[in-house]
Amino acid sequence: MSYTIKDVAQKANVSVATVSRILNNLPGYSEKTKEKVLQVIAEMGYQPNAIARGLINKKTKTLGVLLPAVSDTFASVVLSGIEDMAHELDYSVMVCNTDKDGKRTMKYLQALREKQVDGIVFVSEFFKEEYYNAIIAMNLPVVLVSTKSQYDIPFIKVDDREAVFDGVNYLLERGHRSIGMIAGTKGDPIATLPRIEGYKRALKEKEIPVDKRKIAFGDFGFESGITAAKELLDQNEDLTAIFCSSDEMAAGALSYLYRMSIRVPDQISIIGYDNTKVAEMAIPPLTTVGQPLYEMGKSAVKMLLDRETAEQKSVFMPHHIVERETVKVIENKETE
Amino acid sequence: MSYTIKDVAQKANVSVATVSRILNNLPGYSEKTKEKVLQVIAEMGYQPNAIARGLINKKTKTLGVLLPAVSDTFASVVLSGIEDMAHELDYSVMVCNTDKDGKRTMKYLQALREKQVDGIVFVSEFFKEEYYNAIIAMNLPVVLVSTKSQYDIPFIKVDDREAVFDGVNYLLERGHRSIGMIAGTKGDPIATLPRIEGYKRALKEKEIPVDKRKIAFGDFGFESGITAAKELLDQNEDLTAIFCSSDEMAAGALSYLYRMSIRVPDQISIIGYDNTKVAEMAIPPLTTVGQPLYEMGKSAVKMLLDRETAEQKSVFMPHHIVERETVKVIENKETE
DNA sequence: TTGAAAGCGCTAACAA
DNA sequence: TTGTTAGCGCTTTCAA
Repeated sequence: MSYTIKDVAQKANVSVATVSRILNNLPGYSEKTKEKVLQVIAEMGYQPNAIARGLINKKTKTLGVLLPAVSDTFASVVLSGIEDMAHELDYSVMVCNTDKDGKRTMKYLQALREKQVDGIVFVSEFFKEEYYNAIIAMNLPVVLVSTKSQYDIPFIKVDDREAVFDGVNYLLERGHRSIGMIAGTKGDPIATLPRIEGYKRALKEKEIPVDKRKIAFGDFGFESGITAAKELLDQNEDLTAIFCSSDEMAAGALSYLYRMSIRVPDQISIIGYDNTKVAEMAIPPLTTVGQPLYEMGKSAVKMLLDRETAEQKSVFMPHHIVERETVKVIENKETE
Repeated sequence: MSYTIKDVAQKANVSVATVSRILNNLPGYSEKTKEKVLQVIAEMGYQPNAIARGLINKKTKTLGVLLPAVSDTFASVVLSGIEDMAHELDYSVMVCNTDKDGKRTMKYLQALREKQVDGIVFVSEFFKEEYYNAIIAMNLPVVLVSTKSQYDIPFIKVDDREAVFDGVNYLLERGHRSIGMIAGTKGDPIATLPRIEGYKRALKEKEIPVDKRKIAFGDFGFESGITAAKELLDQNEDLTAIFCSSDEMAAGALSYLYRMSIRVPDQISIIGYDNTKVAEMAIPPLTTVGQPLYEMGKSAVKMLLDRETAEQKSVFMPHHIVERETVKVIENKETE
């Protein structure tokens, strides 16, 4: 058993109220008693019990974070930003691996509520109606990162449509005319549909017809990148570049091309999305559309904690193209 | 404001004690009142306050995890195992990014204590004396994962010496005689020294002299793998293989070799350590000494929570070589 | 400047 | 089978 505030009060010959005041920097004691109490505290190694505090304050100084998988390269960087900012502001974070499982997510939401977290950040997943209802019921601030919802919940994300538009345009500007796309999960209204729109719009602006066979779907993971790359290459003989909706899928594509002895970027150019560590480590180093993942995590926490004062609104974060070595410039534009 | 147990009791016309009993599956009420109360609870959407509970039980059903960085490929898989097992056992986990910073670690230790976590798992870092003292003072169960200490604290890890021995031996068996090593942080008594010993022992058993110039040091990260690979290649003309002390460093080596147009495994064989996702995604796919990272995380939680009953002892987890495509068999053993 | 005491939401001993 | 009540460790009136 640890010491309690009572023990400290006794030993210092003051009341618990006084100790509490000193602990919380409230006015109401002489410099002398303060010194005395502080000394006793140091001697005993007393640490206040945050649970007891939380019961009164109705604040636990802890946040809940829900994400599809902590070991996900993408989510873990966001988490890292969340964690850093939380630490800066003296908050702790509880991580919840939803595994993309609705039932598991609901269980976590309940646990977070029971444990009285002060806010929730929800990363990169589709935000279901039942989550919304649960969160409304708990009356807690929430912010969405890298996803959004039909409800009035603030989010922080990149403008996917614009980001992909820019990425495809980057390819276009370098002379590519036959560009494939490895998109995300089919039908995903957050991370797939808008990106496909961005892709289409970029082509249309250059008056290049959109060809369905040039779009393959994956699930953002490495393996699916391999499969999708194969599909694309089998169906299109003239492809000079592929836009991939995640760095991991790009890595998968790279892997497939390596196996097929197709040289990147000489024969095929590849561009990824996210700018995670896998882009850096890829061979060759992957050119990609970067999202400020770490910053997004940080901002989410700031926004969450600000919400108690000023009502915050959603924000779109800037994306930018990180040039590395997987995109080649095609010179002979005459063929067009 | 949410409802409290009192509200439920009032509305159901029973005492709070009865509601509490029902909530905790304790004996002492009729089936009829149970039904009634359960119905009222459902109607109100009442959720117990875990903070109030924790104050009495002295159990918060939450664990603290300290790790160097959540975005680390290695640590995040361990975290994932921890999280899954914790969830299975109805615990929550608080993550603490120590950033390898002693001061930050101490701050976290204090926060975890104040928040009354039921146990701590400490991942993959050097366990300093001050941490030990702090933890002793809090009187909390701790388990170390992928690290160990001079103190009597249970750990879960792979036997590094054996693992590296096996890895180097794997190379030896395939005819390699001039093998370089990219080791971890110089002087690290946990993850570097024993591994170098394993490397040396393997060579000695084959009566191959150990050459200092064949050992380079890194920091387990990608960039350092690049630098170390360059160093090794510059200093040794005859190298046919490199053992790397992490997959990330192996990826760095791969990257350097690619840039130098040295073919893997035709000209140089590479073997990594950890078997993280980067090994899978490498080009070519990386042969590596695998650690059961996810399982280690799971076991750590099990061990931590068992400690309240049976006193658990440290365990060495099995390692195994994952064969992929970066090691070539050298036929002409005559040259030896 | 200080202390006594109520109470946060809950559990558990004791009584009925 | 049920209720009353005393705390858990702390903050916060209110009174001195």
